[in-house]
Amino acid sequence: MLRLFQEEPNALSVVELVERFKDKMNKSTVYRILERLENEGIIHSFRGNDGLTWYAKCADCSSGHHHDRHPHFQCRECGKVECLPVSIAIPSIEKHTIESAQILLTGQCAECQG
Amino acid sequence: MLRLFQEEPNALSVVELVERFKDKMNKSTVYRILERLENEGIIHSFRGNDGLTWYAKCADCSSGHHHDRHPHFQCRECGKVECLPVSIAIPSIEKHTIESAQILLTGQCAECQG
DNA sequence: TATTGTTTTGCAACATAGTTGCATTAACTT
DNA sequence: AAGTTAATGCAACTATGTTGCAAAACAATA
Repeated sequence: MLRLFQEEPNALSVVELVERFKDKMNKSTVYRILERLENEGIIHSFRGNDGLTWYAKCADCSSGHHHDRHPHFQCRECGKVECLPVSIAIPSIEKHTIESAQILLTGQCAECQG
Repeated sequence: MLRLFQEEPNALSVVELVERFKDKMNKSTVYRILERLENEGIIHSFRGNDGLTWYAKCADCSSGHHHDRHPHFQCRECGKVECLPVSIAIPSIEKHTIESAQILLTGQCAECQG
């Protein structure tokens, strides 16, 4: 599982992960491993527009302290989800303490651009 | 339902809406009305960190053409979700066409700040 | 090696969000 | 009033995600 994440450039949905490991391990086990890897700061999770949970390896997260200020991009056509290596400025909001930001962009990816 | 959204400053989750209307109408009906109101551009929807669908009235959306560039804020403590009336600049990404952006901030709201 | 204790896994059952098909009711039209 | 269309209720269903518990795997110690 670790190796998979290291080799995979894109984010993977839980559905896909459960599917890929379905004859190696149980659904619950997949969920539990993902939970553990996330707690250890090796991967991070976020929700897609479809409501599914997606996981990707952490480039910029250290253990326990995720700062996912980078946006995720989901292609409307092929459904692929990427972590974009850009940072987006979040303005501070009056009387609000902002602890994390999740940015999900939707559109067309390079390949589906034709 | 319309009146509720006009009076309610915050976003409402589907769970809350189904609950509030449960002796006025059926679950399916709530979903269907929400879908219709969204298509008509009266409300817009987005996903919370909890994976639930949230709805809020549209201040800046015209029929059929939503431009939800404003962020939503979900309080870690009380769970309340607000639409924040600020716009966040999304940089253009090479070889990607960005059609919509969903920004979900998490933190502490004014009231839970103490 | 045998014994004990801890962690991980499989399995089944469960909870909940959301969808769908279909029959019934309500609303609208002429 | 009759006929058409749209909205609703209901039940069944799908799918994601969670949980309790027993079996298995692993580690450590005597």
